[in-house]
Amino acid sequence: MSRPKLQDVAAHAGVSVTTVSRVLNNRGYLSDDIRRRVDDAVTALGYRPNEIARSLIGQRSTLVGLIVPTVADPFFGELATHVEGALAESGYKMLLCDCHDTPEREERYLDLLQGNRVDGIISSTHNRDVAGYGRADLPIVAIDRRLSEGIPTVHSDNRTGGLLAAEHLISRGSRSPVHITATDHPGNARAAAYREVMDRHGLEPRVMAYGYDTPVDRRRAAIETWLTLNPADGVFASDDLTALMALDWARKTGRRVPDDLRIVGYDGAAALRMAVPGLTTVRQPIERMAARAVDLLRARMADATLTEVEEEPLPVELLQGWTS
Amino acid sequence: MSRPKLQDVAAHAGVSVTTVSRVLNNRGYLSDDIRRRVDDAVTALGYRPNEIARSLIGQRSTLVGLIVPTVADPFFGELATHVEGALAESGYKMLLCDCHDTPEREERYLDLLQGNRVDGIISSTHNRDVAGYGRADLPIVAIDRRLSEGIPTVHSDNRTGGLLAAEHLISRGSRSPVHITATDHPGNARAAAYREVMDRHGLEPRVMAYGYDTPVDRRRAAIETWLTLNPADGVFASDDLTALMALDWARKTGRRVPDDLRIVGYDGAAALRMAVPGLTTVRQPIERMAARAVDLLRARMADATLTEVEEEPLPVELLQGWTS
DNA sequence: CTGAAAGCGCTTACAG
DNA sequence: CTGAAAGCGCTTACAG
Repeated sequence: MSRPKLQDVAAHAGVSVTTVSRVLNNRGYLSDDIRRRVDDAVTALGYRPNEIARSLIGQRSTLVGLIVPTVADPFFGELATHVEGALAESGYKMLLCDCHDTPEREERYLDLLQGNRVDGIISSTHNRDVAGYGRADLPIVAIDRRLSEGIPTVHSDNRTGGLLAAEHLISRGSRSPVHITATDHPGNARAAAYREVMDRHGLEPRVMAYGYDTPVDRRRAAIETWLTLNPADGVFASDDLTALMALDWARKTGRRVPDDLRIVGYDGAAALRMAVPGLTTVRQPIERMAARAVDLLRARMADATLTEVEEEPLPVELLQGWTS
Repeated sequence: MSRPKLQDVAAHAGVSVTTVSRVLNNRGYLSDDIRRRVDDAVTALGYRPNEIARSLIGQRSTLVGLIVPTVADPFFGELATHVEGALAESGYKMLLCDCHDTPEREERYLDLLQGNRVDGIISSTHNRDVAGYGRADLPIVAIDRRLSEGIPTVHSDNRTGGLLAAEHLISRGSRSPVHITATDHPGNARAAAYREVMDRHGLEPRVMAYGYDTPVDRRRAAIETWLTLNPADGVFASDDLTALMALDWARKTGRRVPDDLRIVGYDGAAALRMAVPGLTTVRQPIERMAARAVDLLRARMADATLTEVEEEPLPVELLQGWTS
């Protein structure tokens, strides 16, 4: 026999489907006898309610979509873990939409999620100008990115992170630290903070932007070329992987770290901290960001009229290792 | 107006719901005129079919559950990315079940997935003895782990990986390499291969097992203590993160790598290769493993009677860096 | 305290 | 070529 349904349980227990449904959902008054008979039938048949049917009736799927560039990146992997954990605690399941670092998929996923009637979406990608978000009429929360009017963004304190990193490099004796980042657009608070600190110290800011869509090996090559052609005694990278590229370049070219080159990364994902505990980095509170995003989303799923969008940034922290 | 449904489209186009459904699914003969009217109504209303209702009818959800220890681990993050990608290509969505490294959740997820009527499950966890898998009557594929009778397992060539690593260490001059692994049970093909090589060379095998459930900092402490008390001139770690712990210990205690201590890891996840390209490691074909798992699952979803379980192991590869 | 009936949003034989 | 009706597996007013 294939999967038993409510009807089978009802037949087995000798009651109506209504009654079985009531026992299952613990709704209304049921005699102990009935309750027991239904429970017995459920275990005898190995019955499990069809959540799809329930979703259709309840007009909610208890499903949330998470859109990320790729969970192969330790930062987003850690973010996904914590988003999933917070959702599970609240009784939600998570559909993982991994864009594989290609922007085109994002729009498609946005559509797919709505077709699947997810109750909400959490999105954290690099891509700008994905239209869909503005048109979607379901609760959405962004992490570290402005998606559209009216969509709240959870983020950590990028300005303070940038200030901490730049000041730290200078305090460790760097006089010509470079900032390496993906894109140097106006909204980049870390780059702005770096420039602010450099100005304050009367130093010349230099920002090297490699571009988000650059393949990893091309990024490495670009960074190595830049460092070779442009003397620098410090690197403030906007993510840990990039910082580690600089570290590897230093080893290959015989630079001493931190004496010749001080290196500071960004993010502080646990896996990378475990791999290279010596890297100085600015740690983002990834778990708190995930929890905050889920909280915000839950609030909006419960009350669609919520509109405040401004979020207090979450605190970051500089962790010093031997690279600086 | 809330989400439009088929009825609304039908009314807008002046046809029956049957006809709209036909146009949407491109089924049967439709006049061009009707087709156009329906298409117009769909765009005018911004209609998107409710996939939940479709699932209920079709008796398939096009949903697959992926169970992993945690995607915060770069190996499983990369695995999850590729599983998701392969599933998406075949029109499946993926529910991510992240066990957060705690075994109890696995059984619960197994239940939850069945309640949600996923079409299949791919599981890759460390836990042994999770009952549910044997009882579940839906297609399941395991990655790198025997789950239960009749469930096929995709794995890479652990024996060859172990042989490669051990032989490599010895060829690089190591005479007392230790194997560090999570658990040293009989089915551990990498440990067995290590012992085989050591025997062949007349060397004394030593296996240090730290236990899966050991918290990361305790693992690090245990490894450092072991290395400090037991002289070794080589380390073959069963995963890259553990290998990097040995590398960090060497740096802290002034050992030269590879002269005093040769280090070989295992897995070769891209993120970690990017972070520490110099680490010698045995690379598992993560993407191929994911693709194979999805292929196997699709075959079983299409034909539930499939039973062959033996899978040819996928090839591994030794990547040499400066740590050996 | 329990059941018959309607309905969630679709698809699919079956008629016409 | 198009439509009325039944049904996917549940829940929930509404009766009794």
